[in-house]
Amino acid sequence: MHLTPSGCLPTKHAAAPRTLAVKKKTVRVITSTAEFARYVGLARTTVSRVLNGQPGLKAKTIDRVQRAMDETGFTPNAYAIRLKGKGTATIGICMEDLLTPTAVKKLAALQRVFRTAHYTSLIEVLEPGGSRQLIRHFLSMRVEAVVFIGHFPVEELTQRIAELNASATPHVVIDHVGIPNAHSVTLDRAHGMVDVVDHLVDQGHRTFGLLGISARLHGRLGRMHGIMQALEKHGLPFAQSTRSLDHLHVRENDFEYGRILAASFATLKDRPTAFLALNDEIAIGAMHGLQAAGLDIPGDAAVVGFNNQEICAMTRPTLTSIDQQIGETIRVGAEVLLGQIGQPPRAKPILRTIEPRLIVRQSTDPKLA
Amino acid sequence: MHLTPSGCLPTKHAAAPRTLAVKKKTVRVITSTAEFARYVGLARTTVSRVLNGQPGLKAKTIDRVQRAMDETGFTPNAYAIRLKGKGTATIGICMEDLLTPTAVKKLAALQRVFRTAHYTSLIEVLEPGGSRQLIRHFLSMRVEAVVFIGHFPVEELTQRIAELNASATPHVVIDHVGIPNAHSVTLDRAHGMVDVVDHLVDQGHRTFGLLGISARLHGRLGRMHGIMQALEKHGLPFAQSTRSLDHLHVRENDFEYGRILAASFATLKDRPTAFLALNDEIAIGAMHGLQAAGLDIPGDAAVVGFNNQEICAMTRPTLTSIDQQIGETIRVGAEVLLGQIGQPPRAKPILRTIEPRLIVRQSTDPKLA
DNA sequence: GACACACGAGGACACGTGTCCGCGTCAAGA
DNA sequence: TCTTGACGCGGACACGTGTCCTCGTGTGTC
Repeated sequence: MHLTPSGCLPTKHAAAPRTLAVKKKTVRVITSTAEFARYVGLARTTVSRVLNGQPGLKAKTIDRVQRAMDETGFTPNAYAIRLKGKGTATIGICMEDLLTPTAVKKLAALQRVFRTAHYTSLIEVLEPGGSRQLIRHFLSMRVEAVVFIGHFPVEELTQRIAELNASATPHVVIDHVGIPNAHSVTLDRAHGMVDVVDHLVDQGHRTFGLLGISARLHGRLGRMHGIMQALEKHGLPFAQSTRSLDHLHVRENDFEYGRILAASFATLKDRPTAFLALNDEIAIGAMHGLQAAGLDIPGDAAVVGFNNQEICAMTRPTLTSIDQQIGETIRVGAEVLLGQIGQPPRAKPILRTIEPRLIVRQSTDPKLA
Repeated sequence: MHLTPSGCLPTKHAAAPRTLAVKKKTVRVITSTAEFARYVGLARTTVSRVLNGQPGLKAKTIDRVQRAMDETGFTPNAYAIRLKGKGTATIGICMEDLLTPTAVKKLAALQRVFRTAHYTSLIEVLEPGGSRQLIRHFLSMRVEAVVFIGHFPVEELTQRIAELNASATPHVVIDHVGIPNAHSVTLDRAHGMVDVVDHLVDQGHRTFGLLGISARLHGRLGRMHGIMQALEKHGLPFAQSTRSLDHLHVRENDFEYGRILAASFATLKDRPTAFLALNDEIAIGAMHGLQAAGLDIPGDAAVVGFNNQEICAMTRPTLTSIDQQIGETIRVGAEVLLGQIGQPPRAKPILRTIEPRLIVRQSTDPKLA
């Protein structure tokens, strides 16, 4: 073989080589080890052994290959490698969307964990109704496990989990309610609400406005369960102590929803003195609504958010909120997931719960103002 | 071939089939078209033709395959398909991180565009110093193009762009400064600052505090250039009209940085009446700092942020800010990128600029309060 | 009953890789 | 000069797929 290192290499089929002209110079893009080996002047098998770090090779040979790789920018075809090899070292991450800050935070943390465990993350966003196709895509890419982050239609997700189980692909569902047969890590929202109510009762509050907290039963770990449990503990009857005006308005933009709900509450004679919001955005909107009605926070009304996002420290007054403990959630989630890989499938679903943490700020505590 | 549809299919090598026990029942995971074809009772080639929608097949046959796919959950191996086929229909997206909200917004928008164009996004986060390895990974996965979102070391990125060009892989760099030879879409920050200064001068302001806006020269599109240009237009000498205290504090948490910078400014006798912040977080911190010093916003001091994030509407007062026009940025970016695919490489880099938009709110306009 | 035709079977090759194995070559040491 | 390693060569097979081709078989029609 006589090769000119300056390019213009012969190919098996002389016709139609993949070339491209850059300023009169013809640059070949090497696409296979065979072609590359010809460039280096070694046998394909020898090059392959260098690339895979096999023993019994002279340092000079290894160096020669290394140098040629830098020169040509040759990269072995991952698809061929994965086709031949056993595992793909890939984990599929199915996201509801990339716009929910807390979900993206989980994604970021998870991606970091997988990376340090030498797994590649295959991140996909689920289009409505496309879950079946998405999971098929994951399986087609032979992912070694799948993570679900966000909220999905229960029935659809249940079906997907079944399919994953059928193909012996491990999975974990992060913080989703109502998927009984799935391995999952769930935030104990009930516990969080107990902490909130305890704190507010301690501050002298006896009546509570609920902002966007739906009465839908989310089971033992749901918010409602926690609120009821805590009120009962303090001897406060639920029906008399709580009030919701959710039915009066439509939830589109959370901030605006919170503002207008608060405005409605402000007109009530027997207005609650404390407000529990579904999330931080609604809570902040509510603060604006209450303040616009001339009420002082926390003097006239206390407000509590949920998620403890960065914004909570940026409002006036700063917002008491509940921290999801995302770091811990992801740590446990990864543990559950990686623990399944290479193991026989479990008959019973793994269920782990995470305890949230109440972060008290000015919106509920006058002493902090 | 005599097959029992209930499972337990024969394999080429009878030894060590990949099985898993689920409640006494043995479930086989079908991993190849050949195996699947045997299950269906058709030839492998026939199944392949069904899967690829080739003509000349009886409806009954197609249905038989479809049914069997639902039963077994069989998915063809994407790696084998990609190995054989021409293109991978994959685009690599290189992110600085997944924690910067504006960057993630761009990612989300880009992913949507690619999806509708039938491209799969391969999202990866760049670890410091790992850019070389990351691009090799992309090339190994035979991506058809690469997008960079975020801020990267200039020299490193320049090198990567060169490598991509060498392998004839299209690219686009979203909103990055100082990469002269890269195809890029850049926000015209200068233009944005001109709008801001015009607006503030219009409101009667003549002195400006700069919060975190570095004097590093970012060229014609940089913030500083715009500020100087606008001041000159209004006959205001830059040195006398602007003031920066960035050197007094260390920037760690943006909110806190803004707060403490504002606190320092508040002690000055000849305090500026308007403040321009590097981003919304710093601006909000500054508002807190100024308010804590007893100053009224916008009465005693005006504050302007950058990015126009959702938070801007949630502060008191609401924050005037500059919108990056992310939708437009991504639209143009995708256009630049997809336009390169399948075309011969360009000699000259494509440079597109995006005009930001000033969003005026209460923090600079007393009439809106 | 003979013929045409539609459809599926199955062999073959290619894609780019990892890996095994027998063989040739070259240099060092006896 | 002969022996002995060390090391690289190159053929072979496998991975799972798409696609082309030839051949057989079944079905329907006259």
